[in-house]
Amino acid sequence: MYDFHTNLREGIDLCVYHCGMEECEPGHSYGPAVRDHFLIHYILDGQGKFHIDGKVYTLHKNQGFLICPDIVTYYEADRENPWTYTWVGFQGIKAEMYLKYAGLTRENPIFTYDKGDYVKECFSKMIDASKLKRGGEIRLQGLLYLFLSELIETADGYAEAGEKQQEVYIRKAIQYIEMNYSRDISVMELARHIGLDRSYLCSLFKEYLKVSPREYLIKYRMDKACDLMKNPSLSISDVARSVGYSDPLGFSKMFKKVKGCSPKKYRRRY
DNA sequence: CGATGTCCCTCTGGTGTACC
DNA sequence: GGTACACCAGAGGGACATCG
Repeated sequence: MYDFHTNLREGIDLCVYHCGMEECEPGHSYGPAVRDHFLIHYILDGQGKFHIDGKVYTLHKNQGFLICPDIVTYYEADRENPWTYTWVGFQGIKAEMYLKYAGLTRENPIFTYDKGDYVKECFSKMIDASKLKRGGEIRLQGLLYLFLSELIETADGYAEAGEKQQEVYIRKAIQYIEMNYSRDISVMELARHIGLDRSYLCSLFKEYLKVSPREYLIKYRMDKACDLMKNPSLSISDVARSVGYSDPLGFSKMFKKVKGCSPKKYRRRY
């Protein structure tokens, strides 16, 4: 049922893989190649070309492009005025949905952000955070949220005006889970809260998030549990209760299933 | 206190169908 | 097309015992 065997980060809402900046040499290129995660480039200066699905976009300062997983792309710096860009590679359950809110898809992979230095500073802080010895991963995650929220905010009203009713249901469901994961909530209760049939809500989750509501809830709880376990003053029972499991046994069973090791071993390891 | 195993009832996901 | 409802197989999880 779960497929988190290769990388514990796969099921997380959003997770930064790598970030950086490059002043490209004239004609510097990458590809044609595919990525296994989402990758956004934001151009700070100069220009270049981005090839995807047979289309070629000529892009310049304050523009950016999205590369989706498993899609062949090619990009090349201009020979006269090569671009300098920053990039961030990320993955996660919510990545596709947030990108969609920002109006970014495989079909529409280009954006323009010329409302100041906010995005540029996000990237700069991400690069700094990636050098931190402790807490860098958390800060990177926070900065990625800030970056994406800014893209969504400035996405020409796409997010609210263009949001489909089904996406509203999903958003409400996720909000409900995030605010109630510490209680013993069920999918039935979740569906009732939104005013939808349980089966229909399930099919929407599968369609938009590729996981069932239950899987999403469990994954969310286990990620929270991982965070809580970093606090040595909390027992496994305390952590279990804090994420909605009245029975530590049930929590341990599920934790092992999702994370691949028992809570005790996880705590020792991290 | 936490891990492991077993039993058994409840809940969930998925599917087909019907309604608007 | 979007949504609700009924149904069923299988997974989830609570209760209990045992062990380290």
